[in-house]
Amino acid sequence: MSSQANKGACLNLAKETRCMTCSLSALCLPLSLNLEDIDQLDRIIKRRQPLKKGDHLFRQGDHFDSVYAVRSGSLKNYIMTNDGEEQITNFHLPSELVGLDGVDCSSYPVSSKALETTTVCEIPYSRLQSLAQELPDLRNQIFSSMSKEIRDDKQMMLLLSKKNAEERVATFLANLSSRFKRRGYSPYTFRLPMSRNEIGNYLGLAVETVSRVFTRFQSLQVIAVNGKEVHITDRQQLHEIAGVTECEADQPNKLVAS
Amino acid sequence: MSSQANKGACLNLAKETRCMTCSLSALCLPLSLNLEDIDQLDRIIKRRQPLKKGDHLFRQGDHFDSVYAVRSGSLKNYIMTNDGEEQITNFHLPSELVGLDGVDCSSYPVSSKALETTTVCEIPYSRLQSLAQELPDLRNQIFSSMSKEIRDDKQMMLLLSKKNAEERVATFLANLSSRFKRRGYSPYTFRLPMSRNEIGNYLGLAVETVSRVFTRFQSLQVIAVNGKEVHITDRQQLHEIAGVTECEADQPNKLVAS
DNA sequence: CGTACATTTGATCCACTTCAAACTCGGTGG
DNA sequence: CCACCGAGTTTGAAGTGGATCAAATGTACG
Repeated sequence: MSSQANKGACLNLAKETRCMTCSLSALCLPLSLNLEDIDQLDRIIKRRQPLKKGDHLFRQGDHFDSVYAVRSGSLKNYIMTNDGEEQITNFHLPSELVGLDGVDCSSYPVSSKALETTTVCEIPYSRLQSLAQELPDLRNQIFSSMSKEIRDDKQMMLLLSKKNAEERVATFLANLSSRFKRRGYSPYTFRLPMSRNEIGNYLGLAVETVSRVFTRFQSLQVIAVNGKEVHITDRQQLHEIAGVTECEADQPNKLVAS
Repeated sequence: MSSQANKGACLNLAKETRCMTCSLSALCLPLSLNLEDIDQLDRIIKRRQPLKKGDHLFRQGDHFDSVYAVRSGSLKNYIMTNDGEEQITNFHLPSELVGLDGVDCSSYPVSSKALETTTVCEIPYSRLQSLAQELPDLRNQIFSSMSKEIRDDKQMMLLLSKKNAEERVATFLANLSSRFKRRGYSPYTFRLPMSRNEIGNYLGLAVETVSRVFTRFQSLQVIAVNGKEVHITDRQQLHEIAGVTECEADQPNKLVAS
């Protein structure tokens, strides 16, 4: 449960104190607020101590007061079924916003837990809200993130109700791949931050099924897996199995023009 | 395809020209904007000709320019799978907002089609956006609607990945029931605006399975069905099957305090 | 280095799908 | 007014993808 304390790299990131110079700003602030705006946003953001693996960022029912941007590491969001099982609703990688689904509640509707050592920026919502009034770009940015989440959720509903096991896993890997790519990492080789169990939970499949699909994909020469290390050998075919055309998969979140 | 033109009741509703006197305002504007604010919102809203059954309100890919509030009738939203099937992502009843998931796109990410003769209020987004800058309550109202949609989607993901056929159908009926109740109609007796096929599509089940569950529920004395007319005989048990406690089911969308 | 946990692999089972056919009902035209 | 039609719905029978159960192997960590 409780694991080793930290890593040098993460602590260094945590010391980063300005949005303007943050290497993730182009992702986390895609609307490119002007310098003055970024400066204002900067002042309301709190840096937090890194979370250790298994720590909660917040729990379902906690008082909602902040949204978060992941700086390093990764998180899983999940809700509880009435019989006590967890249902993972999302994984969050660096530069992604977490907690927006709490906005109209007094409490978070999901729990968020670190999959590994993780650092986040905390953005107190009350201050973000008043700032959003003054900065139209920032307001749109928030709308944008929320509506992207809604669109992603619809795709997830499609996956869960229409796709078979292979299509689900392929879609999952293709999606992770493009998220890594977007952050400037290789879309071909990456490390899964979550367990097979968590993948299965997220995709609505049993662990065994996930494992079997992984091995099937390996024998088809689509991927090569070694524990949590994944190498995508045949990206084209992966996308074909996922049932998505190449361009769709790599689309970053689009920005509103008007 | 093309069906009988209209009904008197719908046309009367369509003639309603003020948000302030609209019988749905308490639902569609739950934050109770003050009179002056409502007046401003009122000016930007366009009333539209009623949609006939099968008409599209908008299509996936259409240029995004407005969000809509349903006044009467009902809509289904759906996305297309890459092999041309439709996946229904939502049904919309009167007082509910439609189209918010398009906000950060230049085009709607889903299609929206009338299940019966339907009237809507059109709210041009560009004007809503500028109005939102002046009216914090309105802005929160929009955030609120979006984050409610996100939370509902998470619940749907849970349903699709963890619940069996009976739990899915029970959840669906209980949900419809509370939405009718919220609008002041009986939560016990109502008419399904969608076909069995559409229910199955939405719930990730085959038509035949939906039909079988309906008959099973009837023999259990939980519901009585006659075509599209549904009467809930044992609400308590329906909620038990759905795996939800009574209070959860009736919860209206919560409002942010801060 | 050993214990606990994660992953893989194999064998069996079952809830739901699929295929097939009967039935219902609203509409339509003779 | 009624026979007919077609879409929607129900019911039955058979098939299957993935779940579940069980056990072996691999791996991380104290």
